[in-house]
Amino acid sequence: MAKKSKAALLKGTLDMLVLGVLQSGSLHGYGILQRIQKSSGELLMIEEGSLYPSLHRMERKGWIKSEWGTSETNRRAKYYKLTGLGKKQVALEEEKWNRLVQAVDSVMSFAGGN
Amino acid sequence: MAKKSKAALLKGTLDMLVLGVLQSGSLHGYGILQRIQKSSGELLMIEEGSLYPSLHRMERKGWIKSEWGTSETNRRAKYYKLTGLGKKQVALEEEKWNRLVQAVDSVMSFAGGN
DNA sequence: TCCTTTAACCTAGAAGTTCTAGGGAGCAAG
DNA sequence: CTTGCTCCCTAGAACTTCTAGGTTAAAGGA
Repeated sequence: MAKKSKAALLKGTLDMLVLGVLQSGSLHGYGILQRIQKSSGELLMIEEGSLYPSLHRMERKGWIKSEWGTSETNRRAKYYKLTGLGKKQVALEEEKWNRLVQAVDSVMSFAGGN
Repeated sequence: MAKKSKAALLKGTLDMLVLGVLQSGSLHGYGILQRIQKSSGELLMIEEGSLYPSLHRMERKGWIKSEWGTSETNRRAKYYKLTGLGKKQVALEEEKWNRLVQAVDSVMSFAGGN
């Protein structure tokens, strides 16, 4: 299971990523995982042990809602989708993320203007 | 000290920021703190309790080196500067950061192409 | 039939970073 | 002489992610 891996993810980003994926529709945990890995070009190798706790946290917060169903491969799967609160949250997190990236870039490219 | 604040920083970014600041030359801890805060437009409000442990960690790792001196305001201050290893490390971290930002953006702007 | 792989779910505890919340010393100004 | 600011520090809480397990069931091959 996952030869090396080693970190890759910044703590605090996972929730946003999951919410982001759910923006395109309902999906089960395992699917979310693969979606993140694939659409990041295998760069973000989320572990199941990170994802499921994240899903449970966000469900407790009311950002997502789950429902048991059947997957494309005929297996029992829990489908998650955004709630109204969750939709607002994605927007918030994206905004925060963009501001943060900009701020980090400002610091890193600082030449000496105090 | 520091009324609200609340998070702001992604875990894993601080070291890079500090190294980034030190790229423009030797500086003491308190100065690094202010530099980060100011050049980020007060968005990254690092706490001293985060900064000093970070400095000590990086010194242990050999990325930076310290030396006691006197500040512009005539106070005792510990000046940090990048080591050779540290310079390589900044480059690495920036690369990792850029890749990460791109990967996150990919996931977030994913439209539906599996 | 049995066995292995894969899909899908889960949790407990370790590890690591940041924040909270203290503490201290000295200089400068009101 | 008291307040504020500069400058340093640490212990423990909080939080997130990873490690490292475990479970059930479908599908496919031997």
